[in-house]
Amino acid sequence: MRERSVLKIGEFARVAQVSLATLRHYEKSGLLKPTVLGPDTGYRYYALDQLPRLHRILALKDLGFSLEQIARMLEEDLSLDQLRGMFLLKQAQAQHMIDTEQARLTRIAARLSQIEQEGIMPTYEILLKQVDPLLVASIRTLLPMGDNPGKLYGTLVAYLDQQHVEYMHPALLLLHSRHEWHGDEMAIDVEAAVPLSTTLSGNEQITIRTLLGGLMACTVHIGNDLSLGRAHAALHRWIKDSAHQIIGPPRLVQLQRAGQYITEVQFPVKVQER
Amino acid sequence: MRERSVLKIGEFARVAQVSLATLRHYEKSGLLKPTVLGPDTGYRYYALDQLPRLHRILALKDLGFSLEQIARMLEEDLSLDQLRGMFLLKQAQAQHMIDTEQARLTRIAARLSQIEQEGIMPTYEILLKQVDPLLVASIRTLLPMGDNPGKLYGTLVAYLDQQHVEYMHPALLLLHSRHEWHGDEMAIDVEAAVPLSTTLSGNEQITIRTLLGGLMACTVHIGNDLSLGRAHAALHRWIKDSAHQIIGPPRLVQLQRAGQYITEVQFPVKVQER
DNA sequence: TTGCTCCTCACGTCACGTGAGGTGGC
DNA sequence: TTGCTCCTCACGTCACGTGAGGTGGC
Repeated sequence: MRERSVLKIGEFARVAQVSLATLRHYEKSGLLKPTVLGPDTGYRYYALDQLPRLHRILALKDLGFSLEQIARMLEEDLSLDQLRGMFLLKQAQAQHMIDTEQARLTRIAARLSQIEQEGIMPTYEILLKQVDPLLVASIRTLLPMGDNPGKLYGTLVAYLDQQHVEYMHPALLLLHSRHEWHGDEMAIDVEAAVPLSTTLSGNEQITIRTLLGGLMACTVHIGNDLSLGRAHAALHRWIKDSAHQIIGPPRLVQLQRAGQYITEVQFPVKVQER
Repeated sequence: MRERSVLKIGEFARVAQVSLATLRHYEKSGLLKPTVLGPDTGYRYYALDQLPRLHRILALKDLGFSLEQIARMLEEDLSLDQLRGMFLLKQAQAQHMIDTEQARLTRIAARLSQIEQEGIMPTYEILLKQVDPLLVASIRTLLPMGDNPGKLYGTLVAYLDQQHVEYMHPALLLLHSRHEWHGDEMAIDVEAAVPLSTTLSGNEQITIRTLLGGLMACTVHIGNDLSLGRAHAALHRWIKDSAHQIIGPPRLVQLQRAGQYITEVQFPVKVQER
């Protein structure tokens, strides 16, 4: 006959308000072993005085610890410092989760208002990404409106070929100004750049320099340069809505120029301080 | 020879800043198929104009949608209402996550201050749990200090046996007052209760009634009644620290009285409004 | 004998990460 | 020929939930 003070797994599960699967799982994880194992049946029998341990497990899980961490906290007796450390860490993690979710919430709200206004998913997806510093050869000039920057790349490539230096894809165009009047012409201050794998020296026209890396708000535009303004505008709006700051000249990354034009528009930004 | 406008998976992964595994996974999930599959090699080739779709996938994932939901949003063209619904739901979920994490943070802080003060993990684990309403037979009386409530259960059980009514474990003791002076004696207003599976009628001494269910702050105490006060005190402190309100008489649930005494102390509480 | 409870696998979850073992392209 | 890139399984993650198929106890 069974001892009075021992419960079958189902009974123990009921008083403790947990599932059978949970109790079996905790046994397998070494967190809570039944006091008695039925010798031939394999039945698990729990004593009521195991409740406090189970409750401690549940409470720690509720605070966000993994079962493995809980096992360590229950087995080894930790020093006060170690214990404090684990809780401080958890606290920081929970705070980080809150910050992350709060940021997500902001983005969802922004997207929602965009959907309400446009009645559809926005045309341009804007992503924040980290961009590495980049060694380039570049030419900076005032380009009259309507002129094509293509010849700048021609000059760059000719020079690099002549120097037997390898260059890489994709080429970039940095927009140092918006359209401006210069004399009687509308012009724009641009810098055409070609990435390099090794350094070399420039000349009076061509500069060798490293473009800064950093956080960029990016979107990809498909189509000719005339419609590029829409991607620009979408990025501007997004940056304003998400309270970021533009901290450098926009870049047009020429991902593809054969067939259809594909351009990634990048705005260097920083997250707004408050 | 490969078309110029098509990239191997590694190249595409680099410009898109995602891993190869991610791209393969998105193909298997039907989210983003390569435009070309190498006929005999099985190589995946992506076109640059797939970038916007990939970016949309990443952006939606970043907002918290599952890949399955994203697939639906990209395939079916949803009505404005459906779209709005999905985003509103996500918004609510994100808010809920924040609230949950905020509550967790509060509990972590409470535990941390407890650890600082006691220099160790607290002796009593307090859990909030939902308790069901319970049909009981009970006797309420002023019990003089030092008297044992055991005889009350004796009376109850005798009556139930005589009525051939089944009763269940565990018995409860409700504490309707703290210690009070009554005449020249210290006494306490208690109610001993035994759970029933079927109803019956009481008599002038014994009441049949349903104990309210609800949220309880609970802890398990092992040991005799003299040390029960410590569990009581721990619960009180916890309830105050976590800004809950006690909304009914504490209950002592007699989980075990053979061998060592095991008692669950329950305080009916509600979460403090603000 | 019939329910009820218990047992042990084994698989699924979610969005990939990480090898193992093998093959194509310059 | 040698790296480099790519391929396809297959398994792991975390804390269980959910059967399937089978057995013990009143």
